[in-house]
Amino acid sequence: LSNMNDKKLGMDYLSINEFAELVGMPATKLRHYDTEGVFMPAKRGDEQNSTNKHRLYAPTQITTVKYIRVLSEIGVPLKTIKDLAHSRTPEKLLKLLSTHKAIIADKMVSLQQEDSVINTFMALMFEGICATETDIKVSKMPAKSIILGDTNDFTGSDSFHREFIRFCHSSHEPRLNLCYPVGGYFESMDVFLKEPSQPTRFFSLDPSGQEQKAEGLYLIGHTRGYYGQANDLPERMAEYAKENGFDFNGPVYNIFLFDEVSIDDPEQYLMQVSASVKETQRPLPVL
Amino acid sequence: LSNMNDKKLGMDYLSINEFAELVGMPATKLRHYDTEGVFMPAKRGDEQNSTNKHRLYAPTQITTVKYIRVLSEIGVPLKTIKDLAHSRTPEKLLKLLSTHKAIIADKMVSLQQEDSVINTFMALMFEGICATETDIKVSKMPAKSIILGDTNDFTGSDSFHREFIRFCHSSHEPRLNLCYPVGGYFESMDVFLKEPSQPTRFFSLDPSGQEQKAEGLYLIGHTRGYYGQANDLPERMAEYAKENGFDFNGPVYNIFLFDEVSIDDPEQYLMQVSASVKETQRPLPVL
DNA sequence: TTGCTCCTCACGTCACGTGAGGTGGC
DNA sequence: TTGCTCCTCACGTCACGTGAGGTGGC
Repeated sequence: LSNMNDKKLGMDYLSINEFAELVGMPATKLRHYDTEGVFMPAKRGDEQNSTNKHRLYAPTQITTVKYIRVLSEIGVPLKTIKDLAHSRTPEKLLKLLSTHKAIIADKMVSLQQEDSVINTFMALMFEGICATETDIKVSKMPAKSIILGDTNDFTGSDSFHREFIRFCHSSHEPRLNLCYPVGGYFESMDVFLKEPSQPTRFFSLDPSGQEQKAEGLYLIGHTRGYYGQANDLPERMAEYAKENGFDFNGPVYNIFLFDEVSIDDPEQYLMQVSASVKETQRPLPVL
Repeated sequence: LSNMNDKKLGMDYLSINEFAELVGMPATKLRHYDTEGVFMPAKRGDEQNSTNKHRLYAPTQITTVKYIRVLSEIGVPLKTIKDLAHSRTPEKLLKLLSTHKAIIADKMVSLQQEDSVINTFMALMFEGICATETDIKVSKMPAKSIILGDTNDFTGSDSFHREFIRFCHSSHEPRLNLCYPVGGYFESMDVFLKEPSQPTRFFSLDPSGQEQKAEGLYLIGHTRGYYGQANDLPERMAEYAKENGFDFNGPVYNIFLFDEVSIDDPEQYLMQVSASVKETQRPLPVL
C-alpha cells in the first residue's frame, strides 16, 4: 500500500453506501461502528466544505474495517476493539490475537463436533425411515466407535435413572459427550430376553469413542413404543434365529432411531435392536 | 436407552440446578427455554404434590436438551426449534438438519479464513517487531502466494485511489478477499526508484492466491512513515546493492508491517521493501 | 417540484444474564 | 430463626436492524 500523503490524495472519498458495497457489509453496520467510536469515516461533509454531514471514507480504510470485522466475528467485543483502536501498538494487538487464536481453534472443534452430532442423528433417522419395521433380518454391520459405560446395578427402586445418571456423570477419556444418542448394551441375548429394559451397560454413539461395536453379522429388529417398551421383539428375534439357523454369539445393542428428538408421540418412538449372531454349525447331511 | 414407562419411573427427577450441572449449561438458559416454550421440564412441583413450582427434569431429557443446544449453536432460531418441537417428524428434522449442514460448512470455511487472516497479520507484525529497521540486508525469502492485480494506470489526478479501488473491485478466482493486507508490486527496481509511490500493480497477501512471490534472494529494507512515504529507502537500497555486489534482477514488493491496523501514529507506520537480487557475476581474480 | 442519497433518533430484536424480592421445607 | 434452593418479574446487554421524519443539491 503505497501512496502520497493524505492531503495530496484529492477528494476521491467514498460515500457510505459506496464504501459499504466495496467492503461487503451493510451501511447500518458502518454507522453503528461510527456512533460507537469503533471505526470512524476519514472525513465528514463533502468537497465543497458544505454544511452536510455525510460520512466520507478513504479507500485505504478498507483494510482496517476488514480487520475490525474479523475481530468482531471471532468474538472480540466492540468495546475491546474500540479501546484497542484508541491506543494501538503491535504488541497489544499481537497479544489479543494470540489469545483469540485459541478461541478460534475451540470454535472449530465445536463446529466439527456439532457437524458430527448432526450426522449421527441424521444417520439414525435415515435408518429409521428406511427400516422395514415388522421384519427381522440378518445383516452385516460395520464397526462403530462408541463409549461404553460401567456395568449397571439394578437393585433398588429408581435404579434405571440412578444408573443412567451415573453413566452421564462418568468421566471418560475423552470426556463423555452427551450430545450423542445413548443406547443400551446387553452382555448377551439371554440377558436381553430376561430383562429387556435393564441393559448391562449404557453406551454413547460418540464416534470418537475408544470402544467399538464390532463389525459382523447382526440380527436386526425394530419395535415402536416408549423407552423400555420392548414388546414381543426379544421373543420374535429368538424365534427367528432358531428357525433360520443362527446362534447368538455376542452382545445385543439397542438404540432409538426415532425418539423424543424427532417424533411427538411416545408410542411411535422407534427402537432398533441388533444382536450379534453366527450361522449355526449344521452337521453335513449324510449322503 | 431402555426403561420402564414414565409412570413407573418413580420420583427421581432432577432439580433445575442438578440438571443444569449434568448437561453443562446454566440454569438461566433452561428457564429461558421453558418460558419460551422451547424445552419444558418433565414436571412441575415436587413429589408430595405440594404447591411449589419447582421445575423437575427427567434424566431422559438430556439427549433432547443437548440436541436443542446443538441446533441453537449452529444458528437455528429458537422460534424454529419451538415450532419444530410442537410437531416433530423425522422428515422435517432431516430437512432442517441438511440445510443447516451447509451453513455449518460455510462457518467452518469462515473460521478457517479468519484464522488465516489473523496469522497473516501476526506474521507481519512479528516481522515488524523483529526488524532491524535502519539496516539493509540480503536474505533468502520463501515463496509466498499472493493475488496480483492488473497493471495500474497513474494518469490523471486521484489516480492512486482510483486504481486502488479498481483493484478492490476486480473479481478474481478465487474472489479477491480484502481481509488480507494489500501491498505494492513494482516491475523492477528502476520503476521503484523512479516513482516509489506508484506500484505497477497491487497485490493481496491472500495465501490462497494463484500467483506467487517467488522464493529467492531479496534485498530487504524498512522505513517509517505514512503510506507512500518511501523517504530515502530506494536510494539506500540501490547504494547497498552496488557496494555489496548485488544486481537487481526482478520485481520489488512493498508491504506495511505496521499500519493503521496496528499503530496510532501515521508517522510510525513501518514499510518493508523487498527487492529480488542476485550476486554480481565477478570475473575470477587472476592468480 | 421530484427524486435521490444521505442524515438522526428512537425503538425493536434476539438470546439470554442480572438482580430484586419472595416462597417453602429443613 | 437461619440457611438453602427454588421461584417470578422487570430490566439490562450486545450488536446491530428498522423505520419515521428530515436535509441538501441536482
